[in-house]
Amino acid sequence: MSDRSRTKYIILGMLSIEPSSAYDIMQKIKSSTNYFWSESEGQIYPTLAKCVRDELATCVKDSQNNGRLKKIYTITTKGRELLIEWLEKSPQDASVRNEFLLKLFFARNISTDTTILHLENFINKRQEELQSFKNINKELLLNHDLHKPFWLATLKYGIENTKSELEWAKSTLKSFKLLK
Amino acid sequence: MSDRSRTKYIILGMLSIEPSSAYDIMQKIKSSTNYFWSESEGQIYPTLAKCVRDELATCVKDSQNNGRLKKIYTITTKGRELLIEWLEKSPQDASVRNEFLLKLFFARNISTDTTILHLENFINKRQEELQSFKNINKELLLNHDLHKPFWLATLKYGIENTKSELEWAKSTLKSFKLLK
DNA sequence: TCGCACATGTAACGCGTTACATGATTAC
DNA sequence: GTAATCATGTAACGCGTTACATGTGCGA
Repeated sequence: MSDRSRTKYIILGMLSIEPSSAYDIMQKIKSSTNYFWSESEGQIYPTLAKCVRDELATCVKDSQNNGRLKKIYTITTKGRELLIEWLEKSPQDASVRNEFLLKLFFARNISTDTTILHLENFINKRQEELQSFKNINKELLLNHDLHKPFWLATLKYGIENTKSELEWAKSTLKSFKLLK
Repeated sequence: MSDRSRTKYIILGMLSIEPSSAYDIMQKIKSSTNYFWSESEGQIYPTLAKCVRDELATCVKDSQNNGRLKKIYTITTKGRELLIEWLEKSPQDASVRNEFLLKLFFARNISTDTTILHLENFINKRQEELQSFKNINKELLLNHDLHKPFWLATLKYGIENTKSELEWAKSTLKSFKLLK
């Protein structure tokens, strides 16, 4: 596996918490890291298979799952070592592709009304997002394992960031309405 | 060209401001949109060539550039129409890959000292970034063309976001130092 | 004369998304 | 019955990065 693939690290990270299936990992990503790191199905399944080939994880078939096939993956010592090595390295800069801001940057080419509409949609989405963060926060506060301070910290990042986006969007919306 | 390629839209957007060379476009991206949309050389040159083939832009060779070869690209009516059509469509959600947050999420696996180091580096980077935003802001305030309100708005987004990241990081750093 | 900024590109590689394909169980 | 969720995967496609290759002009 190429060293560039960061998909394997989120997989190893999730497996370092507890043994899981590919489906479990996808669910966990969607419910916990999605706002700063997402993955697609078509990436998780082949990368998990590769982790097994590279002896970073092992796989057992679980048949006690109501007859449903479920493959449970467990991290190996080698996998844990590789994960730790990566975690300790200085993180790369975040890569962002924010289509909303790009469209705003070139918005001189379209009507102010359309831009206002996009801003209003943005505000609505951020408000929904903030609500879902608050729900996750409630659940997380009940959790008491050793991951808690780290999960709270990343979640707080999401909350603060979304709040800041909301304030910016509201003030920007106001200024564009005056522009008309 | 596939409709999925968003590289062509940032190119058309930059050309909608003024005719430019590939090199110019790269410089503009680096100095103005890089914090929410970046592109690499290996993407700009072939996509520009494709824009010419698809009649979204035209190209003339500039020989008045001290003997240096420089190809100046100009957006066509078709290109401008395609750009506007895209700008008006509701923007897709931003995709983010924040390695720093991902490492923090799994930081239970490493020492608190290493995490503290990563946080301190993060704070330093954000402080530098904030300073460079402020310099761009100064320049932008002197500018008086029709793009100004949009460029100020995206820049303000960057500034507010970075400020929020800084506050979060400082408070998180404090809490991890207490944890030790 | 040495290095940096200007200026153009190509090649290799594989990452990552999207769409497709399949099928069981559960809740309404 | 039927839709949603659970659960597994593959195939196609091309996007996007990284590294390479080449050369000029300018300032220290």
